[in-house]
Parts: sequence; C-alpha cells; structure tokens
Amino acid sequence: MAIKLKDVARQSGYSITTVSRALAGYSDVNEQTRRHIIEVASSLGYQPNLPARQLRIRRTNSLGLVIPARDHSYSNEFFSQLLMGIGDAAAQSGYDLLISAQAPGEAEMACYRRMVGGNLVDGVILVRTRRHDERIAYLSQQQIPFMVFGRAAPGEPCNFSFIDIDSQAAIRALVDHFTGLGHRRIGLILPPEEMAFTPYRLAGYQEGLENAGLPYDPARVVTGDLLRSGGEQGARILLDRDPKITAIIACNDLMALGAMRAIESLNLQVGRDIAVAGYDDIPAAEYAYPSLTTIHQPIYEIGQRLVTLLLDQIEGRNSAHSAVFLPYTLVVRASSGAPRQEGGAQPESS
Amino acid sequence: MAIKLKDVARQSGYSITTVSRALAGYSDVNEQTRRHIIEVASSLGYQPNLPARQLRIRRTNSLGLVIPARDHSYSNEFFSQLLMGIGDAAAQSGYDLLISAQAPGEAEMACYRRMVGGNLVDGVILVRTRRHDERIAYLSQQQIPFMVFGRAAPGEPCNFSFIDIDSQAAIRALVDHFTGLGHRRIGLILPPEEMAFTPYRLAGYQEGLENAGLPYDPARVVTGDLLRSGGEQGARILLDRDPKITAIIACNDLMALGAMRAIESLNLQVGRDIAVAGYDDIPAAEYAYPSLTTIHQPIYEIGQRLVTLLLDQIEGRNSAHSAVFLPYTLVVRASSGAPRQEGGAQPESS
DNA sequence: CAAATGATCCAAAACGTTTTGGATACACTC
DNA sequence: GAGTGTATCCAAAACGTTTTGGATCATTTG
Repeated sequence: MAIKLKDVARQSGYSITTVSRALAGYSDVNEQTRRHIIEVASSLGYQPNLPARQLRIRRTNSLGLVIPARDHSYSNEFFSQLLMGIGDAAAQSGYDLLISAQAPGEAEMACYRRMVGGNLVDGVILVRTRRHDERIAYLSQQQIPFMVFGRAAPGEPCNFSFIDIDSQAAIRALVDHFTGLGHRRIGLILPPEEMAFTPYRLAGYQEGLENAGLPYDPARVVTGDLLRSGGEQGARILLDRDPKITAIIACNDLMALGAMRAIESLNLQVGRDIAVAGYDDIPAAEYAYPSLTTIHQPIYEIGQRLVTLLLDQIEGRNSAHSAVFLPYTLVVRASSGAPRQEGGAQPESS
Repeated sequence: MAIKLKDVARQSGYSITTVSRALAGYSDVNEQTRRHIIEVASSLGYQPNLPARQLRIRRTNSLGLVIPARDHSYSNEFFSQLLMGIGDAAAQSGYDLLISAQAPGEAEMACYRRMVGGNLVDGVILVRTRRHDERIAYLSQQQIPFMVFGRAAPGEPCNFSFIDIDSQAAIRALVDHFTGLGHRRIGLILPPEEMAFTPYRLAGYQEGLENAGLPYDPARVVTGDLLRSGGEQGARILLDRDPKITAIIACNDLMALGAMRAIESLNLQVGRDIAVAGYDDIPAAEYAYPSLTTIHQPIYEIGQRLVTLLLDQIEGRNSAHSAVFLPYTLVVRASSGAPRQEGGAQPESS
C-alpha cells in the first residue's frame, strides 16, 4: 500500500491539513514543523496521488496532443522534430504530454472529447489544420486553451491562436530563385486538397510567376500524395505534359526526391537539365545526390513556441489571440541550377 | 460547469449508481432503462471525469515513456519510429501515452517517481538501457509492469522483460560481409562507453575477425559520439593510425556518414578505396552518395511489440519475464566494395 | 402459502487530495 | 483587562467516480 497524507500525518504527529499545507509551502505552518514534516514525508517515501489532486484542483499539468496514426511515411521527420520541441519546452515548465495516435475520423474526435471533456489535460496542441476543422470548432466551443500549428484555410475564420510559416512567401521565394536563374517553365507538385495550407502554396507559386511576368498554366500543376512515389509520378506527368519544363518545385522534400528519381530515370540530370526544389529540409535533403534545394522551417522552435504560448493562455498571462509567423529559410543546394539551353543539345531528342 | 453523473441521474430519474452501472454495461440494469440513460447522457453531452475515475479504480489507461531531452541530434529518426510504433499500438488498445522529455539525472528519476508513484500510469516503457540502470532498479522495486528496449549490459542481471536486437550478431555480420569481400584491415567506431550495448558491438566485431582468422588490434577501434562529427573524427584517427585500413564500420549511420565525409576529404573514394558501413538504416543512408551499407532494425515493430507485451503484463495475461530478440537485416549498398589492392597504387593515382 | 429466487434499483462509503472556515493560544495595544 | 492581531494548527467538506451491501417487488418453487 502506498504512503498517503494520512500516514505522514500520523507519523509526524500533525493533521492531514497541516501536512498538506506544509508540503505545499503555505506560510501558515511553522518553519520548524514544515522541516519535520518534509523529513518524515521523504523518509516514508511519500508520493502524492496525482489523480486525487487533479480531481480536487481541476488541473493536471499536462498538455494533450493527438498525432496522426499509421503515417510514419512522410511526416516522420516533421513530427519528431516538433515533438522534441514541444516535449522539451513542456518538461522545462513542469508539464507532461498526453499523446494519442489517431487517424482522422470519429475516433479522433472521441479522443479530443476524452482528453478535454474528461479533464485529462489543461490545454491542447493541434497540429495539422484541415478545412472546416471539426477539432478546432470543438476546442473553441469548450473554451479550453489550445494552440494550433497552421492557420485556417483561406476564406475560413481564424479566431484562434496559431503559429504558422508564411509558406506562400516561401514558395514564391523558390519561384523567384528559379526565375532568377532563368527558368521560365516551372512545374509544381502540390500537397493533397484537404490540407489547409495547399491553397497558400499554389498562391505563392502564382505570385512568383507573376513577379517574373510569366503566365500561369494549370497544366504545369499537379497534386501528389506527399510520398516519394507521389513525387515520382507527379514529375513524370509534368514532363509528359510539357517536356520543355526546366524546373520542378515539390511541396515537400520526399516528393522532390521522388521527382529527382523520375528525372534520372529519363536520363536527364538533376541540377543541370532540370532543377528541383523541395520543402521541409529533412536530413535526407542534405545527403541526397545532388543535394536538394529546399525551404527550411524551424520546426523545433515552432514546437517550443507552441508550448510557451499555450502556457501563457493556461496560466493566464495572455488572453488575446496570437497569430505568430515564424521565418523560413531558402536553402540553395546543388539540385537547382540554370536551365538547359532552349534548342541546345537535348538529352534524348528534342 | 461540466455535466456529471449526478446531472444525468436527475435528468433520467434514476440514481447515480444506476446511471454509472448502466453506462458501464453491468447486467443488473434493465435494458430499457439502460437505453434511456444512454440517451439522456449523450443528449446532455456527458463526459466522465477521468481523474475521479482513476482515483477510484486505480487505473489510468495510460503508459509512461520518458524520452531523452534536447538530443534531437542523433536519435531523432530512431525515436520517431519507435514512438509511432508505440503510439499506434497503444491507441489501438485504448491506451494513451504520457510522455516527458528528461535528460538523464535526478530530474529524470523524479519523473519516474511522479508517474509511477503518483499513479499516473499503468505501465512504463523504458528505452535506452544504461549500465547499473537506476530506473530499472526503481521500476522493479515498485513492482509496476514495464518493458525495456535493450537488455542489460554484459555481466549485469537481466531479470526484467525486454526486447532487443542481437547487435552482436549484426556487427559480426557486417565484419563477415567485409572479410568476404577480401578486407583484412577493418576499423570500428564504437558508441560511448556508458551505453549498455557498446560491449556487445565490440564483441561482435571481435567474433567477426576471429571467424576470418584475423587478429584483433585495439588500435583499430575508436569511440565516437554518435554524431556525424564523431564519425568524421573517428575515421581520421583510424586512418591516421593505420593508412592501410580498407574498411570502416561505424556503430550508427550518422557516424558512418561523417566517416564518408572524412574519407572523401582525404581524396579517397568511398566504396572503391575504403568501404564503409553504418548501423540503423536511417532514411539518409539510402539517399547518401554513395548509398550506405548498414544494418536495418525493425524499430516500428519493436515499438508495437513493447506495447503488446507490456499490456500482457498489465492486463494479467502473462506473468513470466519475456526476453524477445527481433531480427536485423544486413542492407548492402554502394558504400561497401572490395578492398583496394595491397601495395597497388595509392589514392591519388590508380 | 411461505420461502426462495431473480430482476432491478439505490444509499452510502470509499478513493486521497485541497481548501474553507474557524479554533486556540499568545502577544501586543489601549 | 478587554480588545485586536498574529501565528499556528485542524475538522470537515468537497472534487466525481465506482462499488458494496442491501432493499424492493414480482415471480417461481417446495
């Protein structure tokens, strides 16, 4: 049987109340008794029963986080970085993380209801905004503190606190980079429709083209599944539709690596014949051959900021909604080069 | 104010007891009343207060996991894979994960005491065995169910349930692979001393040499910090001590990639002049140039098995200690080739 | 017909904390 | 010496469940 307050009380000769208040550091207990009580408590190995405390004070000192189940494929690196940032910051402030892996759907919503409605967490971090996000609606309605990574999809109200990267500007910067090198036919591989950020990426692409006075051609845009195979397929489609494309931007690195593979299998050389850029800057981007030009996001820091801003809400330091944009970095590597000459010697034919 | 049992009781016209038992599915409540109560509960949006339940039944339906704080450097990929396996399996059985990021030390032990002694978790997963592991001692003494990834260091008692990879055999297989290619001077870059598995790796190396009738030379073994820079440094030292080394085995991929970089900076060619192998099979190993020969471990599956075995303990399906070894795979890629000819032309020529 | 059985329900205790609202004793003020 | 403060302590209530140990009534059994 575990030691409880009652045992410490009996052993020390004081009441349960006094023991509780002594250990909690209240000023209405004599310094000497406090020392004695602490002494007794630690000699008995007293550990407070936390569910009991949580029931009483309605606080748990833990933060809820639902991560996508069974997709260790494309977002691994992303989530591990984010989780480390979240975990480190939470631990530093004395909070635990309550994590559940759920695929989008009814079970996922039930999980939020359990954590929030069941009083298991003091706040929630929500990671991938969707269009018409039911989770956000629920959390707002429950009035529990929460922070979101990723703003709402364009056209939807965004009355919650979030951190985001200006991915529209990031994609625009990639396009600028390419047009600056002389590219005029640039393909784009987008993420799936349902992701809230997809429209922003497309908009950035269009802005970039406009900046350079280039026309927007929907035939040069294709959607991929964020996996390497999706990039491979996407690149094939793009090059099939228009063999004169000289650059491809994929909306994540994995698809970019797939695109590189497709390009090589067409006997073209990445970086010389066709420039490629990705998004995310996963470690493999640096080790790839040729190394991959991409957009670096400070994922770890985002995780940390999510926590600090969430704790500001929980601990009542800030009530206003915060909309934080963190900077990205354009990382230029070997996969992006000037375009092959129009009409010059072509690989297979042309 | 949240809806509680009392509200459902009042609204449905039954007692708190009956409502509780109806929702819990006991057979001593009329099927019709049960339906009515469930109806009322869901129309009121009843969510049970879980800390209260936990306090009462002394179960939380969550598993504890302490991950290393602030080392998003070398074990990222490893931990994210493992976490996905653990998270998926736990969620599938209706368990949450309680996670805290702690650096080894007193705060880490306090974290275990809080989780276990504080009744926050029903079981614990412990990830990186150390020598004389205080955490394992504590968990055994507390008699809480726990599963460990990694057996005890050689010479220490191993009276707990664990899953491990036979890394001794894995390293031996790498050495066999190299000696089979004709290599006779093979360097080794070990993990730091304090890791429990380090001696097993060294033993595998020695066994491999013995298999091939080669002498063991301590000068060909060096310790690295598991980072890329450690591999770079290690390779330099090895090649400095004996320039005739034709193969290097690093005990993780990151160090192997560092070694490759060191080799290239000496104007030697990886895979032709010097063979390199790693351990872990992180994604970058495949994308590296040349791609890296390495040992693949089924990390995701390990995570899953850790959970299923832990739940067997928690739910009383199995009391005996289990010692599970899962298979590794030798993945041969471009970084390992036959040795350059003894006495033949040296790096810069031939 | 009394007793036993079975179906359905419930009051109250218990889980281990924290907090409320004093109680007590002593010192100081006027 | 009455009143006011202050320091120190505590009994009991409360948090929202689950479970124990019956109670009640209708039905069946001997």
